[in-house]
Amino acid sequence: MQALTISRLAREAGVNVETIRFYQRRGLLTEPPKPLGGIRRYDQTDVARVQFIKAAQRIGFTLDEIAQLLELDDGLHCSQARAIAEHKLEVVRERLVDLQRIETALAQLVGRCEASRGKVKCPLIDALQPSIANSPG
Amino acid sequence: MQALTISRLAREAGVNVETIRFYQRRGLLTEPPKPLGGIRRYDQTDVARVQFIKAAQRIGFTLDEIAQLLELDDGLHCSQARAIAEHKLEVVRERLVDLQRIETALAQLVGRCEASRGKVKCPLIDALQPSIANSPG
DNA sequence: ATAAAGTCCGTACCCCACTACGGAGTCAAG
DNA sequence: CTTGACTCCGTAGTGGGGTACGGACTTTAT
Repeated sequence: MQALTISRLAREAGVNVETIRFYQRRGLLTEPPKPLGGIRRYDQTDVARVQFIKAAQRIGFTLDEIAQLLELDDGLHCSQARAIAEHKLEVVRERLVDLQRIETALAQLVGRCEASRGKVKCPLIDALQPSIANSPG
Repeated sequence: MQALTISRLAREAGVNVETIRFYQRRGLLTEPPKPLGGIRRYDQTDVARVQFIKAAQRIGFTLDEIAQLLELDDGLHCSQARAIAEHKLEVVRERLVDLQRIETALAQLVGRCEASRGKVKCPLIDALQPSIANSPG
């Protein structure tokens, strides 16, 4: 348990101090107890937690959703946790599908771009259509 | 080319009218020419475009990024398009990895939760750590 | 001809996730 | 025991992505 100041915590997690404090207000991070007129100290688990928050955000979770995920991690009542987790899992899998479609479309675009210079009508927009039966134009 | 009003366009794309107008202001949609004191008309390609925007947003692209993607689709200079596409592809693949890690972690959590009721210290946070060599605690 | 519904366009407002600021307190070095 | 960097805490401001509103105009139905 190394003791980090808030600014070191922030630096190690790649955010700024204000963001740490903001997360504390939001309940995403608990403030460690303050030694009577002293300075709060943090450790590596806090760094991990902040990095988790940022990673979860990058893939599209809101702070409220992340709060839920973190509660799971904190070991809630198991049945509740499971229900939340299953719901998230569905959402995650849907996103995964979208993302894979985009990946395919982008990879194809790059490929075609290589093959045929000039006007490329790319498959990007098609890739994200919600399964409309597409008849050949 | 069916002729849709703005409100039908909005309904078919699953957004509201104000959002369409907002996208026009942002340059994500072009306003069709207005027949001299008349009403603008839209078609299915506009519906597709709006649906694309929403799908891309769900997986974490900003409107600015989406504007770039749409320019690709509109058939820009091929070399530029390719560069942008390749960059996006990298970003998408990183997100995909994060998302897959979360998926695994959530699935494991659900599984364990079934197996052992009680305090579950779940692998969620670990799943999103940026590859720190984790020694067994 | 007129009422109801819809369009057009500008401006104002809202929520989320920060980010900045400012004054008082704390700590570490000289 | 002062100086300078940092912490603490409250409150205010910012940028992204919309949403709401309101007055003038157009279209559709009767």
